[in-house]
Amino acid sequence: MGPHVTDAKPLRADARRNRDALIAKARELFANNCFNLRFDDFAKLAGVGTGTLYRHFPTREALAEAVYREELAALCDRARELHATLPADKALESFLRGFVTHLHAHEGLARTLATLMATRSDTLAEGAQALHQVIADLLTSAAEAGTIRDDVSAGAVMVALQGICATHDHPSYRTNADQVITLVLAGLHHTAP
Amino acid sequence: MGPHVTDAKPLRADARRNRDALIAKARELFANNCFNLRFDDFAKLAGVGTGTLYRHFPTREALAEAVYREELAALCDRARELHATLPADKALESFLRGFVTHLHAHEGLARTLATLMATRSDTLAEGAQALHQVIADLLTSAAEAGTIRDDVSAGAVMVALQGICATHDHPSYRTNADQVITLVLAGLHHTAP
DNA sequence: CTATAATCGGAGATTATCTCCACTTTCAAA
DNA sequence: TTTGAAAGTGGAGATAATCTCCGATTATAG
Repeated sequence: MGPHVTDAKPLRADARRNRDALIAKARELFANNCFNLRFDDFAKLAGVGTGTLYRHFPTREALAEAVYREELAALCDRARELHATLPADKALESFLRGFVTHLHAHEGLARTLATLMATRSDTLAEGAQALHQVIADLLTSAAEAGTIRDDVSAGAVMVALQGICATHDHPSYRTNADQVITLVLAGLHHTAP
Repeated sequence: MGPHVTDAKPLRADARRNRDALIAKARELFANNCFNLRFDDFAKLAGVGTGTLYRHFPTREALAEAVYREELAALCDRARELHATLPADKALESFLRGFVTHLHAHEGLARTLATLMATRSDTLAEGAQALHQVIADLLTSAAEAGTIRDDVSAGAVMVALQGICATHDHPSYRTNADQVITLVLAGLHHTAP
């Protein structure tokens, strides 16, 4: 398996303290819809120097990913849980519906995912890859069970999710998102000609 | 009907000359994949002053929209043409397939559309609205003909298109995009329960 | 209690965006 | 033709955001 969080050599005490402070402050700010804050100001508000911020998080996206890493991991866990307790096609439906609902309530996550999915910097997009993986597993199981077609890859579903994330702030986000999921699910059940 | 291009009071000769020079140069640069050029430099390269650039196009997106306005209008025309000559569901399929192919060959348009669709500044997104409209018409016709379900709005299809535009630079863009379209079309044919 | 390696912090260099207004050009009326 | 007012120009420099550098500071192994 690839590198994991737990692989990293332990940070020095002060480094870890600063890193945590940055993430905590960023999470708090994101929760208050402060996304376009000057990057330097994250540092000021978290009580660390600019250099420290840039050392820990070279880009805005890196910070965002750190903030939402747990939340994203939780989503993926839920997918695996559903996968273990339901027929794969039902698990997929339940997961995707829950995904839309969750995003609806967590704007920061939606923004972050939209960026991460678009990012082609493999390291940063670790979160997006995890999501891709659980969806791929669900699709494979369901296809093997014969409940959905087998000629559609997880990437296609990710494109739809990308669209959903990117349109998070539209007035009709919820309606549109639900309908896209409906189309994708119906399309998956419609076995190929 | 709302305001149209032809409504605008005619520009003074020098103003029109500068505006055209800006669009021409921008189109040329976009065609060469120069998207992240300093905004000021568009002006220099087009041989006009910074102020002139900002007066004509207050934002990068406004410039991009002007550059791709015709191309987008052509896409919409094609949709109406198909609508007039084919059963609505076939026209929709043909249009969406063609859309993916066209984007595949026109990165600048893909980038522009991704931005325009995300933009909630109604004036700028005129192009996106036009696209929305032709899709809505196709969906309505097909639904009336009973060839697709009638409980899905154009917004849902736009979300999928948004995802497609946003993932334009993925290595597997083409495969994914084709598959999403397949899912959407299959989903549309699968009448609601 | 060092020695030293890791980390900090923030001044300021760098880069990008956008505004302002003295000057130039157009054009319609005289 | 002039010609005056309105429309438009251009680019220096104000504003703003990003990111780097390195002397000072702090943690930790021995």
